[in-house]
Amino acid sequence: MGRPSNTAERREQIVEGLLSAMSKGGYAEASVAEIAREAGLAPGLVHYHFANKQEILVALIERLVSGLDARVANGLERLEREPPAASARARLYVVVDAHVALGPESDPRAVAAWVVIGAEAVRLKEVRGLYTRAIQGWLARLEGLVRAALREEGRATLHAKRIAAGILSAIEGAYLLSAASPATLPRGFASPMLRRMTDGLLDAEAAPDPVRPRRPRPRA
Amino acid sequence: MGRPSNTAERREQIVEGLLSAMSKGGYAEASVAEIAREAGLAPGLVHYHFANKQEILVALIERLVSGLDARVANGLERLEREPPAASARARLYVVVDAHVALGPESDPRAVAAWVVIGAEAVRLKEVRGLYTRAIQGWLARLEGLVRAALREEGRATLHAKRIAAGILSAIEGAYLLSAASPATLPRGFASPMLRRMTDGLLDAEAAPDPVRPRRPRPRA
Amino acid sequence: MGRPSNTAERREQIVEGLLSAMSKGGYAEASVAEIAREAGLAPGLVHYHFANKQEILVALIERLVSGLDARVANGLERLEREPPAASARARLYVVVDAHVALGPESDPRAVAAWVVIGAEAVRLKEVRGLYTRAIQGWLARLEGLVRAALREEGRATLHAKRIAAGILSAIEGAYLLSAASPATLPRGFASPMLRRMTDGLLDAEAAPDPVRPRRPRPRA
Amino acid sequence: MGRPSNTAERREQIVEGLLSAMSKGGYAEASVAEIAREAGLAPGLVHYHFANKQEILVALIERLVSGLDARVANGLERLEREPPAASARARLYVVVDAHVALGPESDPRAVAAWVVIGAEAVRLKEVRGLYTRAIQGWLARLEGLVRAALREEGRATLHAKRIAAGILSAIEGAYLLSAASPATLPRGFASPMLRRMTDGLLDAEAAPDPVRPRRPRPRA
DNA sequence: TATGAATGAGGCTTCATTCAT
DNA sequence: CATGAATGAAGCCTCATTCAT
Repeated sequence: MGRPSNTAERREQIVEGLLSAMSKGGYAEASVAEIAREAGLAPGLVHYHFANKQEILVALIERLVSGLDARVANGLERLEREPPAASARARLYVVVDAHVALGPESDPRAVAAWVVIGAEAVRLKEVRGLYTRAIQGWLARLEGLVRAALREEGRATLHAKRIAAGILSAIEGAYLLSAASPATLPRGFASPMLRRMTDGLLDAEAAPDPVRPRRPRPRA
Repeated sequence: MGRPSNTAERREQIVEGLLSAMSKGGYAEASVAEIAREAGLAPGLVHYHFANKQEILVALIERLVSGLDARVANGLERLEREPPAASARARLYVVVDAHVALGPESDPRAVAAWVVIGAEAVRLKEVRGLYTRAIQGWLARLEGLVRAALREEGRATLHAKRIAAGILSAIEGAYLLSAASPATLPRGFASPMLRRMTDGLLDAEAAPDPVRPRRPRPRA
Repeated sequence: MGRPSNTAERREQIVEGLLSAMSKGGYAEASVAEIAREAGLAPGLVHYHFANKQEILVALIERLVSGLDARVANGLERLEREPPAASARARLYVVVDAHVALGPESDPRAVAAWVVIGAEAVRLKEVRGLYTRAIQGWLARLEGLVRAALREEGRATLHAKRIAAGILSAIEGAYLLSAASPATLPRGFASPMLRRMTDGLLDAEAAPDPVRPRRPRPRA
Repeated sequence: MGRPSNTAERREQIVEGLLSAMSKGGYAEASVAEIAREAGLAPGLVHYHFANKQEILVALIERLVSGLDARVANGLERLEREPPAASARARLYVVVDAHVALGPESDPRAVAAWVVIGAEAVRLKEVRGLYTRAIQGWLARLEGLVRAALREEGRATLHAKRIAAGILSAIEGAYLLSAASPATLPRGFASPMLRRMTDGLLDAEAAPDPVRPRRPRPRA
C-alpha cells in the first residue's frame, strides 16, 4: 500500500535540473533553488531525494559517463553486426566518434557541464575520483584499441599508451574550447580532425615493411 | 612629499594570491579573505587595489596569457639566433613546446588555474571574452605556422585551420587532464605526443610528389 | 498538502520592523539585522520575503500612502453621510485634518519615517517616484477642493493650484518640524493653524461682492 | 616660521565637498572619500582637519544657518536704510523672503542638504540639537515680528506663536517638496504663496475696529 | 512525498578611521 | 600639512540545509 515510489523519476528530474543550471552558470552558481526551478519542483524536495548538493553532482557525473559508455557500446555493437569483421582501426574510429557525439557535435549543455565538472575535479575529492575513474576507463579502452590496431597492422605497439592519451587529450580539449570559447572553432571540425590525428599517430609508428608501399588503410 | 604608490606591487601580490587559492579550490572557493591570506595582506586591502573579485581574475588571466606569449616569443627568438634558418615546422615545434611548458610540464598551479578559468568562461561574459581572445590569438599563430610549414614542404594548405585547431585542442586537453585527473597521464608525455601528432597532421596532407620518398623532416 | 503561505503576514511584520527601526535611526541606520530584530524574525528571513532592503522601503511607502488615503476617504464618507450637504470648504477641512492625523497629531513613528522617506527621495530614484506620485495625488485632490470651494463662494479660481501647494507645504513642513525638532512646536498646533491658513488663503481671493460684508463661512 | 595655516580654507573646501556629496546622495552615501573627491583633496586630509565625519556635518549646518541669518540681517538692514520707517509686516515679508531665497528659489544643493539634515536630526542627537536651535531661533524671530505687526495694526496677539509656527512650517515644507519631488511645484511659487499666507494669518486675527474698513496693508 | 518557510553561516563589498612616509 | 595605503568592523545578500505542516 502507499503510493508507488517515484524517487527514480524525481532524481532524474533533479539531475537534469542541475545539468541545465550548471551549463549556464557553473556549479557554485547553480543554487539548490535554481536546480529546483529548472526541474519544476519545490525547493524542499531536492533534499528529500538527495542528501546534499554534491550528491546531485555525483549523480550527474555518473549519468554523463554511463550515457557516453552506452553510446560507445552501441556504436561498437552496430559495427559488429555488419558482415565483414571490422578492423581495430575501424573500431577505434567508432569509439572516438562516440566521444565526440556526446561532445562538440551534440548537446552543448552536456559539454559545458562536463567542462565545469573538470574544474570541480580540481577541488572536490569525490568528483576528482569519479572524473579520474572515467578518464582512466576511456584511456584504457582507447589504449586497447590502439594496441590492437597497431598489432593488426604489424606495427610496434610501444607507444600505444601515449597515443591513446593524445587522442583523449584532443577530445577533451575540443570539449573545453567549444564550451569556453563558442563559435571560435569551426562547427563539426572535431570528428574529421580527430580521425586525421588518429591516423597520423598510428601511421607514425614503425611500419612492418618499409619496402612495400604502405598497406592501405581499412575501411572506416 | 606624500606616500609613494605601491599599487603595482600589491596588485601583483593579490593576483598571486588568487592563483594560489584558485589552483586549490576553484574560483568560487577562493574567497577574498582566502586570497588576502595567501597574499599576506589584510582583507580590506584587496578592495583598495581591485574594485571587485572579478577584476582580480581578469588580471590573472592577463598575466597567464601574456606570460605564455612572452615564453613563445622567447623561444622563437632563441631559435632565430642560431645560424641555419629554421624551418616553419621547427618554429611550430617551438611554439607548441612553449605552450606545454606553461602547462603540464611545468607550474601545476597555473595549469589548474587555467582549467578553472576555462570553466568560468562558461558563465562570466568578461572572462569568456578574454579567454576567447587568447584562444583565437593562439589559433591564428598556430595556423600561420602550419600554413607556412605546409607551403614550405610543397603541400596543400587547405586544412591549415583545422590542423591548428587540432593541435590547440590537444594542448588544452592535456592541461585539463593533468589538472583534473593528476597522475593519470604519464609525466612528460605531452611534448613528444604533441610533436608526433603535429607531424601526423602535417604529413597527412597531400605530399608534393608521390614518386620520390617523403622529404626528410627538417631538424627539430 | 504542503505548507500554507504566510508571506503577506510576514511582509507586514517586516515592513512594521522597518517603520520602527527607521523612525529611530533613519534608513541607512536601519540595518536588515535591526529590522529583523524589531520584527522578531531571523535575519535571513527578511530576504526570503523581500528581494532587497529597498523593496521593504517601497512597501512601507505604499503602506503609509494608502493608509492616509484610506483615512481621507473615510473622513469624506462620514461627512457625506450627515444630512446637510457639506460645502467644499468643509470637505477641504476634512482632508487637511486627515493629513494631520497621520502626522504630528498622531503616530510619531510614521511622521518620522515619512520625513526620512522625503530625504531618501533625494537620492533613490524609485523612492522619488513614489514620493512624487503621492505628493502629486494629494496636490491634485487639494486643488480640486480649493477650486470647488472658491467657485462655491463665487470667488476667482485663478490661484487654486498655488493655494493647494501652500497648504500641502505647510502640512509637510509641520511633519518635518515635529519629527526633526520635537517639542519645539506646541502640541496640537497643526490642525487649527492649518485651518486658519486655509481660510486666509481662500478669503484672500477676489470676493464676489465687495460691498456687502464677507459672506459667512460655512460650517466646518 | 612654518608656512601660514590654511586650515580655515581647507575646512571650507571640505564642508563644501560634503554639501555637494550630500545633496546628491544623502549623508550616509557621502563617504569621506567622496567628500574628498568633491573637494579636490586627498582622502587622508579630511581627518586632519576634522576629527570625524559628523564634525563636517556640524560645520555644514552652522554654515547654512549662519548664511541664512546673514541674509536675513542683510535684508532687514537694507529695509531700514530707506527713509519711511518700515512697518513690522514689511519686515516680516523681508524675513520670509530671505528664508525662501536660501530655499526653493535658489541653491538647490543647499535645499537638498537641508532636507537631508532634517532627516539626520531624527537620529543624531547633536544634529537634532543644532537643528532645533536653528528652528527655535527662526521661530522666535518670526514670532517677534508677527507680534509686532499685530500690535502695530491693533490686533490681538494671542496667536502670534501659532502664526509663526505656521509660516515656518510652510517654509520648511516648501524646501522639502522642492527637494524630494522636484518639478512638482511651480517654480517661484513659494514667495507669493507665503506672502498670501502670511497676510491671511495676520488678517484673520481680531481686527481693532469692526466698524471702520480694514486698515490698508502697509507697503510690501 | 511535497511544500515552502526558517535558520544561520559566510561571502563580497564599503568605509570611517589610522598611520607610515 | 599632505598623501595614499592599511585596517577591521559591519552591512547586504545568498544559500545549503532543516523543519513544520
